[in-house]
Amino acid sequence: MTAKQSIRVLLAEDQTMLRGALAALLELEHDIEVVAQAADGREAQRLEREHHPDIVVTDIEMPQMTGLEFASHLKDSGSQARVIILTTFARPGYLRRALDAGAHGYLLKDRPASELAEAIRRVHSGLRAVDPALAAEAWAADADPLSDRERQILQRAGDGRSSADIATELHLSEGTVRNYLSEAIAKLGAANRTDAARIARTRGWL
Amino acid sequence: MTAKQSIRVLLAEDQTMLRGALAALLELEHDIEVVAQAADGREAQRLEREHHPDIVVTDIEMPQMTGLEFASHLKDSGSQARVIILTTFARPGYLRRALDAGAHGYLLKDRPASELAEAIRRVHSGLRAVDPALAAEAWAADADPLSDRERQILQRAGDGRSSADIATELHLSEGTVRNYLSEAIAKLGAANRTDAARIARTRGWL
DNA sequence: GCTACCAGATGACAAATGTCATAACCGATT
DNA sequence: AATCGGTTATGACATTTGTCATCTGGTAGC
Repeated sequence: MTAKQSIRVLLAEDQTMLRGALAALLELEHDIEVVAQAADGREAQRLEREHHPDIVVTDIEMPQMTGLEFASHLKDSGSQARVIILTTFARPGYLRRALDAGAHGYLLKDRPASELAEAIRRVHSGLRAVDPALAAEAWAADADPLSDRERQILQRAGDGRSSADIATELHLSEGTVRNYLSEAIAKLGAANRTDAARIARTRGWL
Repeated sequence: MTAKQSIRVLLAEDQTMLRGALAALLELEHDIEVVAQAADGREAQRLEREHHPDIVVTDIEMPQMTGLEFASHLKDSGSQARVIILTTFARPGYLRRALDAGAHGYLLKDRPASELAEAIRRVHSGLRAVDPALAAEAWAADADPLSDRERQILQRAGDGRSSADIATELHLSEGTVRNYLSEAIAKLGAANRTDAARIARTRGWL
């Protein structure tokens, strides 16, 4: 029997009520301790450096920085923390990017709350915790054809920003922005930038 | 046994993890008892008739039947249950419709979990529980400025369809479609059609 | 009747968007 | 050394989008 050491968890989720409820629930587990809670990606990054948790549980769609970017930065920084992605979206593209970003778990918010504690224990013991149905679907799905730049620009275009506007923000020429959008439209078989953004979103590439 | 009678609650929310976590959290309150849980509107309706709860806590966007429709039917059926709407969306249009449907509470998922128990007690004691910031916004909020045609066309434009495409579908000339879009863009203070669609969506006008 | 106000259309124009060819630079792979 | 993919840039061009003034036919109100 090992000494009773709690698993130290950082919880990053922008919806306050869900975050609070999950934290309270995890605290009921005697072998799990929620050491910090973050409402956005940047705060999560700061708190990880401060608390050095064993496990990070993070949503994908958050303000400031997505959970996927956060996971990616964590990997690059050589952090010990293992990441579990917790999201609404059963999009194969998200799962693939999550695994590329070094995530050890991928759990859907559609699953029972009890599975979260279970996944935390699995990942802490060195195993993976990926939704089996989703893993199968991800195998059949085609890969994300977009480069980082294309994705970054398509995101902004999908929000209704003009080419000139995006160019200024990213310190690019307007022509370059148009080139990237033209490429993305062609790759996705879309009719225009708005259509391309819509397609990319439904596939989990944005 | 204490003299106090528990408040009997029905919880309707389609996201399993949030539903489970909230139920667990409410069970910790000694004066609240979750007597049933529903994953969609129709199930909620069935369980309400079966358990006769004091309070119904319901999401808006659910399969089968929305929380607003559910609340409306409850009112018509002469049920004793009082309704608290629990939703992600701070859309004035939703709040207004919720109050029209006879809801006694309107709470955002962005608020701390502790407020839910508090709201349940308030509503059970005959008071209302409406997010104050949202109530103010709803009062100040201007009405939907879009005509039916404008909304119809803006919907399609927001999905990435071209003016010519939309014109064909609606049996209009392309110029007319562009005129309507121009009007909508001006009314919403948007930069272009995509921006206009985004704005209209966030306001609940689309 | 007259009037006002729709929805829809037209034409003209400016601005934004999409396409394509071409070219330079860089780092990684072969 | 040669090649490839990703990034950035420019210029030219066609198409689409956004704006505005103006026109028509219908319908509802006085």
